Amino acid sequence: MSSGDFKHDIFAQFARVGKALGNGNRLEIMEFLAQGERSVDDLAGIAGLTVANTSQHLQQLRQAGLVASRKQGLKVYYRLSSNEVIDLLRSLRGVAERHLAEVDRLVNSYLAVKDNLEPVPRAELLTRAREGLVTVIDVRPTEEYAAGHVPGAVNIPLSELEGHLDRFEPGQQIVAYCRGPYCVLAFDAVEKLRARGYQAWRLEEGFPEWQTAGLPVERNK
Amino acid sequence: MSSGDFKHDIFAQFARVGKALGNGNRLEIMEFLAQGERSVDDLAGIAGLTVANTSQHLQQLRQAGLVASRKQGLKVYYRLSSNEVIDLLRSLRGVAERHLAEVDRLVNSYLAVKDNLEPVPRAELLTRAREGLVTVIDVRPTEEYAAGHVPGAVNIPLSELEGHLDRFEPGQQIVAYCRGPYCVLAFDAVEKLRARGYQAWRLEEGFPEWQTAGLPVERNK
DNA sequence: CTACTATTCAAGTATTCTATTGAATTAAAT
DNA sequence: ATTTAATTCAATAGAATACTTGAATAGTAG
Repeated sequence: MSSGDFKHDIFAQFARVGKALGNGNRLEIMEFLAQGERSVDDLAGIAGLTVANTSQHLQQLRQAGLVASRKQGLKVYYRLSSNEVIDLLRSLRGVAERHLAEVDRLVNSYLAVKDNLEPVPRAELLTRAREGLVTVIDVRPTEEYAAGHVPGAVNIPLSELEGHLDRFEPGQQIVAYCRGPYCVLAFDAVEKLRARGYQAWRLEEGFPEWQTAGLPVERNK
Repeated sequence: MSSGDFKHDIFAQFARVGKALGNGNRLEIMEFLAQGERSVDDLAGIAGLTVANTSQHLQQLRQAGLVASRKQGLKVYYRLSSNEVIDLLRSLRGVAERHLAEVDRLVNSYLAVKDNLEPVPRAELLTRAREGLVTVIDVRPTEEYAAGHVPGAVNIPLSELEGHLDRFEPGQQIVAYCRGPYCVLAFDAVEKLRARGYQAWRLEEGFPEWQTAGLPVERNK
């Protein structure tokens, strides 16, 4: 057997994983799976796809070794097959961010006030939170918060933010986070809070990255 | 702009990078570019593709931000656009290695057979190197060597091996290593060296395994 | 057993991708 | 100016992919 055959075959295997990464809907699905298990139905709703289509995407991801599933009752729950997959997705984002001007353009145009939205690095958040300087809010839905969150963070889903503004002192410093660097929940929260006169920032990246960085995680009992 | 549009667009951008990773020939091309700049013609020869086809693949890679190029005289030299790309490729390999049974099967059935030519176990290499019995060469690109290598190993990237054959005494014992069990650099080096009459072997596995086995590592200052 | 739900499978269509071919650029050499 | 070499562009056929639709399967509840 020649080394040419071997190389051809082995690169074809690696390309299976690459192919699975080559579709925006699949990447979005994995973004949600980075937060924990989801049923096919959940994912279809979140991603705005039909259930059959979502199921097909999930099977492609499984064949590429990116996700795994378990069946419980009527539902099939999918998850990322390991934390290595989160690293892979982060690398992909990193390269895209660094080398694709189009990504910058999109991020800048979505939030014209990007300069003011300077994200807070993870390390800095830990320090500032310990000193009691900031309030950390988790703007993801309650179920996601319950499955794991930054220690000390208060859960205020974006949809309920307006109704909970009285929890904050005027001028208070607030840091919001959600699912990841391109999760728009925290962006929107920061915008709303600033419109009300609070000092608000977005945590660099989101909870999945926080977790895989080995930082402490708190769970609801 | 709605946040749905934003998400759709941003994931579509990430998918551009994923798509570029979804072809074995492109991955093979990038593997060679990891060793340094190459012209289109070189790459076509190495990958066994036509020049026109190789050029098209390279343009896809460039549009995905994975490679960059410079023109000098008649030739266009391509390179990986940054070290982040190497990380991305490593992650991809890692996920494939860990989750795709097919990769294991290929490695075991193809490489293991050729490896009957006495691979040198790690422990044995240490002993023999201390006794001055063998010369150890690291055939990875210079940057990877600089980031960490087997103590005493000489860096001779595979691409430069032909030009450095005068460093070896006739009949000298040489052990080559590179990135891992299916990295073909060391294998090709051994083939070349044997063709020239040297006693050459491949180190069992590669540098990452050496490092994670807790064996000593040397770094450039 | 029957009805119901969640998911998967299978088939069809429009779209995109791969690799080939030959022509068109671009830069250097004569 | 003409020739040559390296690369890119353009057109093409055949393969693969994405999404839709409707049917099939497996588990649950009444």
